[in-house]
Amino acid sequence: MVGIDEVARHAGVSTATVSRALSGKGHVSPSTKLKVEAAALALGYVVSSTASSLASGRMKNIGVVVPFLNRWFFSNVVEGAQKTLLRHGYDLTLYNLTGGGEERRSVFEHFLLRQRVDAVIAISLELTADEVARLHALNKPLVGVGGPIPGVRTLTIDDVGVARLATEHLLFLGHTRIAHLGGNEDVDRNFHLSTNRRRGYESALHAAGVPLEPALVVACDFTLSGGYQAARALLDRPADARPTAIFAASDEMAIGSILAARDLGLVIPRDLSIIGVDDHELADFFGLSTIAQFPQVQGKRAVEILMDELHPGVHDHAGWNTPMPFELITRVSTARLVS
Amino acid sequence: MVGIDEVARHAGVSTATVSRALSGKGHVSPSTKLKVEAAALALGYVVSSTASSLASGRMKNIGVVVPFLNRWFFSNVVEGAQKTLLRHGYDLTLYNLTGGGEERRSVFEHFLLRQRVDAVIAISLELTADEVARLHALNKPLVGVGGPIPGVRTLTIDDVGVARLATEHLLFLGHTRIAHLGGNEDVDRNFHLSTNRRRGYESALHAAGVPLEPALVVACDFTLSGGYQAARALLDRPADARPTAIFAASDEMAIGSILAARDLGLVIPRDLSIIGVDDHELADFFGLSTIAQFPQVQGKRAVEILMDELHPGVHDHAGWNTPMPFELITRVSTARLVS
DNA sequence: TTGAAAGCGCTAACAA
DNA sequence: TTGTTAGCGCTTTCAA
Repeated sequence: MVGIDEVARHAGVSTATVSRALSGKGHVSPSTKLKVEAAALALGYVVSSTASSLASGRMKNIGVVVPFLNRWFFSNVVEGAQKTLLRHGYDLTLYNLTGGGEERRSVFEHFLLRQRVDAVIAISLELTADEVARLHALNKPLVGVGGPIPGVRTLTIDDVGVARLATEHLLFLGHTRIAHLGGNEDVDRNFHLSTNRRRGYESALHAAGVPLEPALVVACDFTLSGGYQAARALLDRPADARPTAIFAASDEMAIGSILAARDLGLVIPRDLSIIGVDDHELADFFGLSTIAQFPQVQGKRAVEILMDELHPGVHDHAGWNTPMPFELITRVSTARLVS
Repeated sequence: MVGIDEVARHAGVSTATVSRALSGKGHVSPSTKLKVEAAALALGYVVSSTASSLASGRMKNIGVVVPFLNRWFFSNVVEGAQKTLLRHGYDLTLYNLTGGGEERRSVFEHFLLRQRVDAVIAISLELTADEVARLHALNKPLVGVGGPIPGVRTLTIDDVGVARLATEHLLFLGHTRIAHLGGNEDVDRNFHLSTNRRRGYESALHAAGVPLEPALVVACDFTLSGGYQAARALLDRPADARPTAIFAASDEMAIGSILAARDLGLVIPRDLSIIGVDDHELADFFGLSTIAQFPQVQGKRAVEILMDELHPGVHDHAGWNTPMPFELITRVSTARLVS
């Protein structure tokens, strides 16, 4: 293991100068900087991150806390965050907070707090006030993605707006019997996501003067299977008692609906228009119209915010406070109502 | 930040004893151990991982290198590894090696080698001989998951065996016109996975005395869409020219085949049996028979191997050299051939 | 079984 | 702009 003093000797300078030259902090003359870099390269020197961290207090490491990894949204946020961190010279340490209670406390105590991370990104995870307070006390920046954490800056799309946009798209196409598949309040621990999307749906209907039909609002799992079952029940009735369109709160549910409609002999979009939310990778295959959100961008943005906080005035991610983007993507699952 | 000396004072012992008591290494009398633990708890002491690492040379951190994260297999392996590492008191640092060339070198130089990890798990990633050699030179244990890396212990299911089992299942049901959807050699950079599965298919046919029909072996993307297109082309012909069964090398492809068959008006399993590989989360919904593999178990096993190597004789994961398990799961997509 | 003390390899005052 | 030097907080010989 070649150390800093070896490089210093090789370059004919002090270790301090090597440190400054290689880290970019502090003033070093261009010529010595070159010498040092050459020496480091020649010797194959790389700083010991532990020694550096111990001396400086910086870990160059961000903790990312997720409830799951094997879901479209989470893995994409993580991927976006990882790529961005790499560019900033940071590592990403992953913590799975699937289990509750003890496991969760353990993660907090022995990992996050063990000075292993400079900051934390919490993805769709409701941190307790205590957990937030402890991070705060340790002066660890924290940013949430995918759902509001009380008292913490959180990146999320405007769920109400997303739902309104989707519903407006259907209204615009002439639909008025529009069903909504979403979570119920019970399942709404995911940050009122489902509640907000239902609200957006209701608000769009209301604005259009379309009366809300409670029977057309169905709670179900946010999965393909959940969407299938809900849609199947909703659609298995005579044409005049059926909705002409469905707004599903996620693409997976929407795809489930498509499959249910097919099984009932309905043709999309002739007999039924369907729109989802996400722009999941399967959406394209199924020709699903959807409101795209961009989880990789959300992960990236979260990192940029933290970098701003960790290195004030260095990176200029001006406007990071902008809301997260979303966008209507029309494919072939929605069409003008003919009647 | 409460440090070790504060705990030492509180417990009336030396810092050395605190270190020993808390780490479990070295002999400490039960009574002092209790005292120390009480003091640490009372003060809310947690070791500084950097100081500990610098002094001991151990990072308590494993690097996991993946090509993607948003794919069923990868995210599940990572999740399995993470949970297991947590239990061993280790962190998991995630490296995405999506990009090639420069980005890849950068990861290796500045992250993996910067003494940040004690060992590396490479998931379905072909490391170059040079990369392997450098890790070896640094004495970093390395284990692969999901595909053989030359000269490195790698956990993987027996792809030939898996394919043979799937094919035998179809043969057992009386099928002889069995098509195979898999990768072609071009796409076979994923460790001959597709080649091996094709070989298993061929070997099962051969053993059953069923002649191989090259026209029934179709190369395609390992995706739902790839499977759909391939199956569509394969099935769009008169019944007597059609295969009666398909063995797809992945569940996603198999599900694509199911959808293609449906679109062509075929009824599964009456007109066509389909079997996949993986036991992907969607397999159940589609009633897909499959050969299940267990990526979480593979991640877990990889960690156990590394722990054995890092702490010889401490953990007894006897038999970690056993092959990775797989298992036939019959659902409703396969049935006896009636003719 | 315990304590004293010498590092681990680097960074950041401070001084020159 | 560069060098000197005192830590960063812990682990681990070595000695008792």
